[in-house]
Amino acid sequence: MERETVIKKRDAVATRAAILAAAHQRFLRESYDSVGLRDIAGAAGVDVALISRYFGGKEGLFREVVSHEDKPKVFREPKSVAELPGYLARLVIDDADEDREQRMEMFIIMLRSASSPKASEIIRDLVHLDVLGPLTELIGGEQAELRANMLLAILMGVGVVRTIMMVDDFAGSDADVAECTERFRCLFAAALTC
Amino acid sequence: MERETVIKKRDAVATRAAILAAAHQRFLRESYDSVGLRDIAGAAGVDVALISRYFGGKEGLFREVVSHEDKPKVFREPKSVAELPGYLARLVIDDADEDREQRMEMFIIMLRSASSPKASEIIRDLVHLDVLGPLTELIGGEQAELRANMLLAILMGVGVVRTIMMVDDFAGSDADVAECTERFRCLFAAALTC
DNA sequence: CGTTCAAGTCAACAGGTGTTGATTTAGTTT
DNA sequence: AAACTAAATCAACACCTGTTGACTTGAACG
Repeated sequence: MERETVIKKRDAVATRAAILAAAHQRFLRESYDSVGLRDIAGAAGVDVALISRYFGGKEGLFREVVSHEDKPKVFREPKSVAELPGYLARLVIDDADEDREQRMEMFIIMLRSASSPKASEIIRDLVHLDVLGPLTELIGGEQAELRANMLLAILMGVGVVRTIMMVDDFAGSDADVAECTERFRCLFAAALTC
Repeated sequence: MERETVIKKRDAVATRAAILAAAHQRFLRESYDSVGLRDIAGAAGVDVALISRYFGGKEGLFREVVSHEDKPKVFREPKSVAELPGYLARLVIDDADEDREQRMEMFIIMLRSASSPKASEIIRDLVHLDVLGPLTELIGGEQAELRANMLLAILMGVGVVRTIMMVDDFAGSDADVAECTERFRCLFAAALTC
């Protein structure tokens, strides 16, 4: 029963996954420059050299962490503009849903490293391709791009204030979760119709 | 006439200011970890050692850049909740006003380095003290803190999307500046009343 | 059983980081 | 003009970074 976890089973894809998981965890909490490869390797229980060997370097590892995540694409779920505000509100507030939690984690990782020169290009491409693109297409109309930018801004802003500024009073003590979700739904709707 | 600019006039406060200005400029464009002291010193035209000497190290320099800026405090200008949305909208859109530009720069600097462990504490303190505090006090009421957080989130989000994600389509080509300002005024108002 | 080849480890590198002490320079004071 | 003091420089320091090549280990295959 413990053979999978304790004993090292010389499996390339397994250690690759272990490195990827450890990297995800670190990049979630610090910026691209802050986290060291030796830290990641230590958390994954492997040697540092393997990272440069498997991913071609730190940059390649980061690219694979943020892009190759085989989780479902972020903005494919909502089918119409009408249900978009509600969907985004639940995405922001409801941390019970594990799937949404993972999608939000992607945003945090991107935010954390967005100011590191080497990581910023990777992130910008990803944002335009996976977020802004589908979002603009879904909204439609002549000012779709502007609307998408505003929604992304709110999304990013909440992420910043919550996880980086360490302020988590949105679904706080007295406020009900449902009430708070409604509040954000209203805010997203305002960004779309203002 | 060129004695002040070209000839080095062995002035401690002048070089201190030069270092501070150069540091401000660098921290505005990269993160705390990315920026090197030798780069700052080179831009200021002084030796690296002077930085650690005058500011007690990189951390001290950063703290002085973000806090000791003798510019007017960010959220003292608006007098009532009613004029808050308009004020914030102008703060975000109107980049002609140099004073507002400087206030927005502070936000960008804080955003850029917010994910670097050493800088994050400094920034969190500053945000709570200089932004969230006055904002909450101005809003008033039982949910003032929540409202302030939402406003800060939008503010930060726009900053992220604009300068880090390199998306600047808010006051873009076809949209008029006045029209866009009104849009953001409406959004901030929604965040306050939702 | 012995060979083979990938998986993993070790050690070292070249470059960059922030920081410190000793030293020199320039401006002011007596 | 000589002495003094603060300002600025130089050189070197440990330390840490990502990366690379040579090496060793392990397991599967003939």
